[in-house]
Amino acid sequence: MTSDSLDWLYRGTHEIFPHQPESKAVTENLEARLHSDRPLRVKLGIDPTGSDIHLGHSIPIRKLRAFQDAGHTAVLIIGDFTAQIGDPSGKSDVRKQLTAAQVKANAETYLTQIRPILDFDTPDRLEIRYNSEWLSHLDLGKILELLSTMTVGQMLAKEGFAERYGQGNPIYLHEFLYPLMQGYDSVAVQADVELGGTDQKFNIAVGRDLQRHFGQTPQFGLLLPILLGTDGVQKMSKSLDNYVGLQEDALSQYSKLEKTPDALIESYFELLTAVPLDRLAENPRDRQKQLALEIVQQFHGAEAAQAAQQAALTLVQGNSAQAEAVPEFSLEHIEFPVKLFYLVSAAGLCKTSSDARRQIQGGAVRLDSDRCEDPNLIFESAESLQGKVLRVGKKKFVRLVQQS
RNA sequence: GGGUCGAUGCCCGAGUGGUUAAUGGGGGCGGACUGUAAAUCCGCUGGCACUGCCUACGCUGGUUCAAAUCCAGCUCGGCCCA
Repeated sequence: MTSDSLDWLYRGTHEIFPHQPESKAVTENLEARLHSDRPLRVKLGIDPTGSDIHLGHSIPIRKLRAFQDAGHTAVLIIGDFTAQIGDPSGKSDVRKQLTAAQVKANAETYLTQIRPILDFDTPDRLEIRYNSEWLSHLDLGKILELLSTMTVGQMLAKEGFAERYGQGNPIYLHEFLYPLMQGYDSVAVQADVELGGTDQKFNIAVGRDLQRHFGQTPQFGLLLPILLGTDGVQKMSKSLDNYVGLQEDALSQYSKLEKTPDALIESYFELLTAVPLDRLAENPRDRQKQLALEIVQQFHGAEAAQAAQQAALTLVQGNSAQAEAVPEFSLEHIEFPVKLFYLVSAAGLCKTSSDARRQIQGGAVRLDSDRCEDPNLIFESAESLQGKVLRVGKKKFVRLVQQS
């Protein structure tokens, strides 16, 4: 076993614990455990708290896939039960609780979004479990047993809690239960390894304690970095709108990724692709394109990725009329004659008609390649607009058609 | 439960009776420049099918020709006391 053959394990990995490279013991050296006689059970838990997942979430999923490809079993835990409590990790507030129905709907969309990343087909490589399966049946006795394994001091040592407590913000008791429940998941599925972001260290460690408590061999923790968003400053998240969603269309993914800040490019390659890092394009601009192409490919296939690249190129050059991937907007519900500002807002290019007026006056709006600066410009008929591309700024555009 | 301070536009934060969606910063959007980026400079940043009309300064009511600004009650939050 050479370390070269384990590139897939270490690529992008922030930390593995426990980490005793000298030890031959399967409890302390993950490499040793990897080469034991049975496939390992590798756990990744995701809480279906929203409807979209983005590239940041894909990192541990990709690592899970790497384990699958190395012959191990991916145990994907859908936290349908824990999602209703909310993980306090990295949060400065209580997370709002979701209803069972919301959670169920979210879980379904998650699975379809994850499908391109994981190996769903090879037998025995994927196990999907819902943690309500065991968590919803815990009785009070069992819960007390879990609670008795940890002290308030240990809980308060967790960064989010310490901060909130220090600032006099409330911490509800049920939040203390979250790490214990996530940890109990590891017991329930008998995990050998648990994957997670660096903010998961505490919870994964609790899993180890609980496994030990219940007589199992404790799992390893494999921590992955938290991906920075396309703004290059804060972590990728939907609420900051600096994310690239897995189910976005190819063009939209491509156009976001091709302007990834230079400082982030290498880490994006490392965490989100399998491209060898010594094979990156020289020119920074080419790198951005290479990155965008690589990633879009994973979700939409090579052909669609190429098409997106072409479309992005033509759009930028202003030849929007020639671009293929421009969404269409039907004029059938528009009453003619129509003023430009209304058309822009009706087509969804601006949120409000007032905003549309401002954008037009600011020189952001083009019809094909002509800039239009009069919001009250009147169009008499749908025929006169047929096939033209209406555009606001560089990113938003539609092709006008008479009927859909 | 008592005292006290506070609640302003996406966020922070000025304003403390009188033209005007309300200073400033951040963020966002747009324009120029560029590598489609960053940095920089400039513009915009309540709503409406808009030469005008409507809604806005926690909520409700009041005083006034006139209120984000004064008064009363309420709701929520911080701090202090119990």
